[in-house]
Amino acid sequence: MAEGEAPHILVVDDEPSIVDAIATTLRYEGYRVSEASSGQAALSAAQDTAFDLVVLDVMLPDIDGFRVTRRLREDGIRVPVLFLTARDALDDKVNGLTVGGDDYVTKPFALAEVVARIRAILRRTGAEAADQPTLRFADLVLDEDTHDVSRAGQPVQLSATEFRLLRFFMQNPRRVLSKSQILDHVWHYDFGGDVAIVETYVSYLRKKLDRLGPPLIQTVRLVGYRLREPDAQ
Amino acid sequence: MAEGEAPHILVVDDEPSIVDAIATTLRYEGYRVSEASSGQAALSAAQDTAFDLVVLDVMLPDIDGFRVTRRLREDGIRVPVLFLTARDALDDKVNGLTVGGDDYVTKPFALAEVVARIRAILRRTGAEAADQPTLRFADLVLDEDTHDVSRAGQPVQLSATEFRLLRFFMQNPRRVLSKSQILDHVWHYDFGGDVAIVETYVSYLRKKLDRLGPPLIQTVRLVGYRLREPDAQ
DNA sequence: GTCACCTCTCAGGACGCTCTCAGGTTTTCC
DNA sequence: GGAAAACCTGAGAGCGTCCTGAGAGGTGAC
Repeated sequence: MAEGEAPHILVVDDEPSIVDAIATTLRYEGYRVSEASSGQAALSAAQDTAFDLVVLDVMLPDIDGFRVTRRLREDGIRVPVLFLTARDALDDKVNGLTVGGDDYVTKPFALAEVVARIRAILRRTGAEAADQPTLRFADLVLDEDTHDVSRAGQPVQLSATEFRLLRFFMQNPRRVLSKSQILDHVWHYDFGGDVAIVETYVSYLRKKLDRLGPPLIQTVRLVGYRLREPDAQ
Repeated sequence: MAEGEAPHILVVDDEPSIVDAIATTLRYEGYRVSEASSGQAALSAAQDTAFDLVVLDVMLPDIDGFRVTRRLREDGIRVPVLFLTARDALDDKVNGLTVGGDDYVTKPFALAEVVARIRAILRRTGAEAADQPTLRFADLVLDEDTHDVSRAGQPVQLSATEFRLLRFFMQNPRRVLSKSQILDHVWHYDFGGDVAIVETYVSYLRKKLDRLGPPLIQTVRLVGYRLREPDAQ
């Protein structure tokens, strides 16, 4: 990657809506993004351009994701890969691949999860400025690598969804986040339910966090929620 | 967007009155505006011209807003979109609207809300001079991202409507705003009540703001209200 | 298979917000 | 000075939003 330039990512999936969602999110996050909708197209693109990372669907109509990866490696291209795979297709094949610096997320995924994994990979490969894996806000600490969360030094046990939600809040401290915004980033893309689920999970988070100090998540009625310093009125 | 030129916005809705209201407001705000009344027309327009933003109704008679967006993205046109959607359609599993730089407002909306969202998007994409998300007037500070309002350093708690009203005042400092003007911008367009509601809300604002300093909202009898420096007679 | 945990739905209840209304105050005009 | 109009503001009804507990269903661990 050229010095000072944003990492360049190739997104590959045969479903346009998925490519679109990921690509749009990544561009918004400041990455340069290219798209492909088949294994063949992915191969050509990756042979032409030196990407910093490839987001690669395992199930592609022509050449599956593993084959694409193997061919790239045969050509000496060692770009790290984030695989997208169906939950039930989870087998040793995928697990084995995470050893080499690659990673995977299962469909349907939450966009926040994809972004987090990409960040982690780029951090390891050095393509991204080594910004810290720990987020801090007031007396809250969240470690993206270890998934450890603590408040005022006390460890807090969170479920996967609670963790994604809190991470999203901590990535956007003080900013008011609407429930739909939260839903779009924190929940799986095919979630068909109501935004009321966000209320429920905010309630869960509050119960676990506010046991250790003053309230941190403030409701902004008719607008959304925000993370806020306790002392600020 | 050409350097120094005002951002160019495409407004798409099949209801002429809505296109008209938004377009007129945006022109008044200094934007260049084009209009379309169908998905097909929107596509052609966006393929011809490089808009900085598209305001796009989700429910269009021919091609719905999502499809329009998808097709644009397929053509490599990555213009950010502000979706207009019916409130009840929101529960109808319409998520993914806030992914990337996109956003949405629900019908019936307040024009002030549309303008605020547009500002926020253009600020993020850099199409608009990076003017701050915080509005200031005298010792008043209003932050659009965090929804924080304070006067003389003291935080002020405002309801959603009070917030929109104060924001409208602060966007038009010193200018006299008529009650109907205020009603048209700050209240939802299908509000059927009386302009007296504006008096009530100005009263609410005064009660909350003038506790912390000299009066800021001046009544201009038979004309309207204006935000005014306290020292100026 | 059993158990624990997680996700999500649902419903009751509390509370805040919006809006209306009416009585009081100020201003204008004759 | 008096009347009419404009404006201010307190009170309160109705409604919607939000919170939270309970529980069903699913999933993974053992």
